[in-house]
Amino acid sequence: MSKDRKTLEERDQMSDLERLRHSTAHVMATAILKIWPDAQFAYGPPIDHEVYGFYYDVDLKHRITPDDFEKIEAEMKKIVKENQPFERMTVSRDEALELAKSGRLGGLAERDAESVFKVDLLNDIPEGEEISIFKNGDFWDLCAGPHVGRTGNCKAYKIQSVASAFYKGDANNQQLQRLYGTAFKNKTLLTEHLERVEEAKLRDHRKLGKELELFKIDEQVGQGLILWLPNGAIIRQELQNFIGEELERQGYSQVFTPHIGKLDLYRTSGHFPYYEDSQFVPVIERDALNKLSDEGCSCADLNNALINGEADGFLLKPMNCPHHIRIYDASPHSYRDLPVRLAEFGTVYRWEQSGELGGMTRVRCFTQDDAHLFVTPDQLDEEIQGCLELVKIVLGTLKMDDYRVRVSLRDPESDKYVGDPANWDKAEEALRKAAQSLGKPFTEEEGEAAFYGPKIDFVVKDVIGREWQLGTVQVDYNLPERFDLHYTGADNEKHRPVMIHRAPFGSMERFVGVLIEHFAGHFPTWLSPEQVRILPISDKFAEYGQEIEAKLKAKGVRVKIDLTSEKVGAKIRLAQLAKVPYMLVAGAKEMEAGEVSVRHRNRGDEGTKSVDEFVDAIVKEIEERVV
RNA sequence: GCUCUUGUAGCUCAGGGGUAGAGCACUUCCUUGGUAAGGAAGAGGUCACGGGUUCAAAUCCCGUCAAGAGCUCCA
Repeated sequence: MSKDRKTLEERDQMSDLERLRHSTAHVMATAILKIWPDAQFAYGPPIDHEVYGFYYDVDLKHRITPDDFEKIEAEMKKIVKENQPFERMTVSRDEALELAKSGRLGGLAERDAESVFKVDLLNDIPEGEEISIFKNGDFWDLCAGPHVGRTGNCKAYKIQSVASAFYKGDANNQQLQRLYGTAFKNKTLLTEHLERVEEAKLRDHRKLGKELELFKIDEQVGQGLILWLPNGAIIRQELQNFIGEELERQGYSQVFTPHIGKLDLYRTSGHFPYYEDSQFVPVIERDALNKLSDEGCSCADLNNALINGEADGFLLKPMNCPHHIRIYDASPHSYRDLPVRLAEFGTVYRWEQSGELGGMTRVRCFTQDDAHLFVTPDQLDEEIQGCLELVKIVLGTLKMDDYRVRVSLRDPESDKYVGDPANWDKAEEALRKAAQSLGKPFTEEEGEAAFYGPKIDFVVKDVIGREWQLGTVQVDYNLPERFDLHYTGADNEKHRPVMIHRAPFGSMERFVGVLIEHFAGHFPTWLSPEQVRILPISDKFAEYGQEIEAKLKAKGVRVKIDLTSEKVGAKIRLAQLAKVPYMLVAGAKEMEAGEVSVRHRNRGDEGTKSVDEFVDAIVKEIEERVV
């Protein structure tokens, strides 16, 4: 995501709310300066975010903590009350530079230290563009605006959090304190927003994952390594079964491959040593290790030996493609065999930075619902369509329509992309065409492609506004080249197949994480770990309850019976908290009539039904995967 | 990886330089009750780990590990 300054055109289009939030950022900066006059400000834009509305980056000796927020907000209140006008003033580049050097910009007065960031930012303003300064009270800031009329407009605000950010988003630059806040037209809207944010946090998959015993991350096992608990495993298995049916329909072949492969395999694919930093360190062959060790080899020597191929070893697979490619290449192919579609729930390992790990959405070991299609160039468009269809079936079945589509292209400036630019153009064009046929708006983003090819990604947001890529369809002309794959055409000549990589869920971990939040833990019946709980009124009806339990079990329904000596009220409460879709209350009335009292998790008491009627209904609901 | 914050019973958390607390969950007993908490008793923690300061550390300091927020990254 580029942190570049907004163009003039973009600034003109700033909405009223963005204007207000940006102005509030100025008010906040003014308040901070009242308290810490030596604060140095960098960027302070409004942002489009689920939680936050603006931020301002500041360099300050004092470490701002949440305890300081109240103090800052109190100062802001005074500034709002003074109702200072925001005044725009245009200056020449030299005048601006002078002001920045005297510490006046991003300050309340001239200061001993120059306004370092403002001096630097001036250099980023293109020649010929008008340079403007906005003033409110004593606060002068280098700023293109626009702003609201007066500080009095900024009366509903909240400082929300403080974190840190690299200046200009570059990890080589110094880190600044970033203060996040938001602002609205009035207090009512602000309160509503803050309540919405709090409510969203209740759906956090990490919180629900613990409460519903879906998964855990164990310190002794390791960071970013998901342990699927029995309840979570049921959900995953159901999803796998679901997509398995679709794959069968679409003519895929299931394969299984090991979790490791020789380094040479990845030298050919280009994963090693090129992406060494994001892989686990190779597993070294014992003989090779002993030999090197006898030779008194250092760690650096070993590393070099691995990289230049003098020592052999295995890599935990960072992707499944090379294994699938070797399966394709196991036998000669005629154009009549194509497309070859190889599918596997393939587990991969990636060395993600520790600071990026979190919950199920960013992990170090995950299982992709992966497949690789080997197709003739003629078949490409149709096969891409098939893959997109699959993604749509998945998202449609789960009623996840709140996603955006991204066509991820290479960055022509970057050297991380392998292969012939002409092939890249072809692949990008094919995907662009496919994306258009989706009938949904999409964005094209440079620099988001995989190193071997461009892709169409389906991106969703989590409860705190972070975006995650789920499903993906990628076109690849490069790996077939690197592995020298071919098929025999109708002309009896050898031809190069094109590869499609695709994963409708993306990864089981991330998808289930997002799914937990999507349903707020209220999984549809077919996905619910426990689908029915039978609640006998008292011991006397235990046997009757067990009869019902047996009937449901016989139909494959996941059912439990609560035989504790609690009262129904308490039993219901526990079942509600466990988010079990159906509760069956069974007492004297029901037993006599061969019925059950049905209570649904969300719909409440639904009255009595005969046992058979209920069994039929729930079996149908599960089979049809009703959401 | 970086900055900041956090780490106390299975869970949610209070406390805080003098050797540990609540609610829920758990176990046992009583209760057999009709749509979100019936009652009683009991058990459960060397306060993440390793050092240091101190007569004394769960509490203060340093380090490690882990979690959270943000940044950077994400083939």
